[in-house]
Amino acid sequence: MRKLIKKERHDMMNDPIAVKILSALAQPTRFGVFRLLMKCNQEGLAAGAIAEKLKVPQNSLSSHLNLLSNAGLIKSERQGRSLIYTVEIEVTKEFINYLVMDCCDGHPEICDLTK
Amino acid sequence: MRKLIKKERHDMMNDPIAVKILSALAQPTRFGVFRLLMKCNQEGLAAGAIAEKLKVPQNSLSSHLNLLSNAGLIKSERQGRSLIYTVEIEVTKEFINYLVMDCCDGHPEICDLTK
DNA sequence: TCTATATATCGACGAATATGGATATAATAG
DNA sequence: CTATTATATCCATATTCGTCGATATATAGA
Repeated sequence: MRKLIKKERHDMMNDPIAVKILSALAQPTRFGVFRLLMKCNQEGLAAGAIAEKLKVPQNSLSSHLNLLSNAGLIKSERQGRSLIYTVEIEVTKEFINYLVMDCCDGHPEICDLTK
Repeated sequence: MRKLIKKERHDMMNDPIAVKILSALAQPTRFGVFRLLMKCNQEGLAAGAIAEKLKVPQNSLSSHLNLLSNAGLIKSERQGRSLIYTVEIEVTKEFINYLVMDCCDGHPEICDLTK
């Protein structure tokens, strides 16, 4: 039973998905959005607030948010007229985990993240 | 003294560099190259061998290798007629470290990479 | 030096991406 | 119902990216 659950978890991440997430993060504005949302625990941020903080036109940001959503990195929830965006922590965790596990393949020293 | 060394280490990674590395990895062939080289401890692999393994035309692979080199993720060393490519472990470590530290900002649970 | 091998560089073309003006949709207030 | 606010969608344009044929460079061997 545990085994099945574990398998299911790992099926959530694979090379194509990882590449999609990497592409989503591989752009200054989007990387900025991600960092910003990471700093806003649970509460998240409205699209407008993000645009203002990062000084990006509203429609440009909107398409970046859409791309990040499609990659599974963020999600939105309507709150009145605003759409509040938050990071998908589980997906992020899977992704980082995948990257690190990959990198550690034969190179355990990379896992030494304590310094 | 220790502090200076530490500062120097962290100056090796910042947002623009991280985005450049993300861009380098955000492409199926290049991600494949990186994974492959990660699995070839120290020894590395010749460009030709990589092209063969990944079934990519020689010149296409060459430009991908060049891009990965420019991002600082890999380096090459001539050995006879071949160029042996290896991963830049330190840069990789810095990068992963940066990502994880960033992600952990307020979300320490992401650091739980043990399961 | 001539030839073969290994890899890089050049150049062109099609595909994907980023940007931002204009407009549409959704929600709330009055 | 109208106006306002918040955000998404549409569209055109400019730029960047991926691919690959052709060619150049570098090394080694005969």
